[in-house]
Amino acid sequence: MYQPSRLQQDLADRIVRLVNEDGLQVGALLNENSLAKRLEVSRTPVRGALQYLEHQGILARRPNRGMELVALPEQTPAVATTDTDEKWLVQIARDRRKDELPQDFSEVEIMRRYGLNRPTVQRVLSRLSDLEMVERKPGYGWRFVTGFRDPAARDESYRFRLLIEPMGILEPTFQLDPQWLEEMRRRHADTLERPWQDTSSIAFFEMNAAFHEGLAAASGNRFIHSAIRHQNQLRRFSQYDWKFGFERVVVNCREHMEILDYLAKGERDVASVLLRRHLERASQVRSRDNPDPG
Amino acid sequence: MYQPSRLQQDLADRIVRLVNEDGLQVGALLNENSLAKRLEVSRTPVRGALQYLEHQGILARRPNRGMELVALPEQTPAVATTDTDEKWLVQIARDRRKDELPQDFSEVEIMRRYGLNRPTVQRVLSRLSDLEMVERKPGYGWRFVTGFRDPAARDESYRFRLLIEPMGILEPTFQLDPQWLEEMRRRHADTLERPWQDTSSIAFFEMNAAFHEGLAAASGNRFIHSAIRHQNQLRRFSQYDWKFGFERVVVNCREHMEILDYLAKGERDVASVLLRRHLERASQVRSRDNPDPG
DNA sequence: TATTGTATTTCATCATGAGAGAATACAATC
DNA sequence: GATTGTATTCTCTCATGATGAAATACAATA
Repeated sequence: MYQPSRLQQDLADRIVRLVNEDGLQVGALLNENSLAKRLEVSRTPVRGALQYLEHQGILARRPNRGMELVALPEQTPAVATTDTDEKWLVQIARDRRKDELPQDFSEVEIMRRYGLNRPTVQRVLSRLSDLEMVERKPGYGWRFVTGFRDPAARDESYRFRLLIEPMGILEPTFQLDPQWLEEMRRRHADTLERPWQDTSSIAFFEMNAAFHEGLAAASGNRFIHSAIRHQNQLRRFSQYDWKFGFERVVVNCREHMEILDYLAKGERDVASVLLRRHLERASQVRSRDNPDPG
Repeated sequence: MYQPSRLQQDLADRIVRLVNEDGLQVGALLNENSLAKRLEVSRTPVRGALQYLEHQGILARRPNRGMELVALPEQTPAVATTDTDEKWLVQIARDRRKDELPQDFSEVEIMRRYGLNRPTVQRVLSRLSDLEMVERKPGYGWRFVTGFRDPAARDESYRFRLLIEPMGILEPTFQLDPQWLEEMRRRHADTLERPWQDTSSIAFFEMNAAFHEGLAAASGNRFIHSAIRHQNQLRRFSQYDWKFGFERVVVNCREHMEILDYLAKGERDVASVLLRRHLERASQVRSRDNPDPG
């Protein structure tokens, strides 16, 4: 079967989004050149993406005239991370937590164990070492940083976020995108309404992460934003497996929504205080089943 | 001539340090096994390092008994960074600032321009992208992040540090190593006494960086420490070339030493306020010749 | 028995080349 | 003249093998 490259799939998704945003109707012709320019790539992968959409019956080729929109595509749901390495980061962190990986290890061990090629392993290890989860041994080999999974790290993480997140809201450059705010409210409301399943924990985590990262981004300070992204990435490793009780989910969403309400009213000082309280409270929840929401 | 590997050189340095710390005297025998264990490597590179020290006339081989210390080695001065990639990071950042590199570029361009092999370029670009200085374009190629060198980034950096550094001193886990404190005082005093040359700016920067990083490390919070290391690394790129007037150096050192004095007395609250003031003041110094001390 | 000496195995890096696919240039068509 | 169609060039990723060096095992020696 026909298989588009990763880039082409990404572009196809983005083209669908553009079609929706531009409000194009059936019968419209898509222009390769302008798409290529908007997407910041050359025409070649755009052609591939269009061909892919043609396979899906969304577009039809009009020889020498371009691609015609023959069906309105539905928005693909929140884009699953297109980053295949990410999966291995999570996997390796999990296996280490379960003590299935030794503290010291070599690249080839990882290659063999997970069936990866060397470049992939090197990329993954390099990212893990940026996160200070692993480090090179002086000679050959790598080792997991001692204490990357101890409880102290958790406390330090919360204390770090307590310094940054509430203050980020008070930055003079703070500016919140109203669209983002509405989207966030909707996602939180959805979470509260939908029947809760234990398997939702990844989605719940990602919503949480998006909430905190969005606020950090709105601060207008790239370093605040970057620090919170970093924290989210670390938390992602330890939390994907966790199960949250629904009660905790409810409390969490309510607190988030309250903060969003005050931000909508422009009362940033209140929002900042509530965010601080929210983090403090989350840092204290530690029962085995609800180890770390927030 | 005989050329030890990088690891062997490192180990030789560390062995010299151990000899000094242990207070070994001429005639002592060095044990390969225990050295290997202390240095966390196998015996092989330790042998290489010992051989290297033998070449320097510090050790002498006693067949089947080991290496005997025949001369007390002098401590090597503050170890120059053993990281060869680092040099290229700085170089590339500088060339971009001078507009000698285009915003968009490919790996091969870098390989050709600097005469590097591909793995090196990939490592360097990967590190630059962790620092959010460059990013991959969607198709082939890389580009410098717009605004990585604009003045806004500088302001954001100071505001970020203002959130973190003064609070770090107040963390309940804060604990300062008295040895570090003395060492810092000495370095600052030295800087004030020595005749000032424009070429000292790298040494001055590194002393500054060590000061701020040391305080962050003392906070006992790994994320605070890591964030400040990150900031130092970014600042390193833009500041290695800068010339500081001596007046600014004097003010800077005095402010640092005052902070150290209060920390020595255990008055962390005062130190924290002074540090905040110090950062605020530094963020306002912007004349062309003193663009960014602090 | 502990330590050094020696040999073997394993590891990671780099060089090289092939292949997939993106960028680019030019021809064809409306 | 603008846009699509087609061919060519360039870039990056991956697989493979060679090399240098670290890890490991075992022998020799005090």
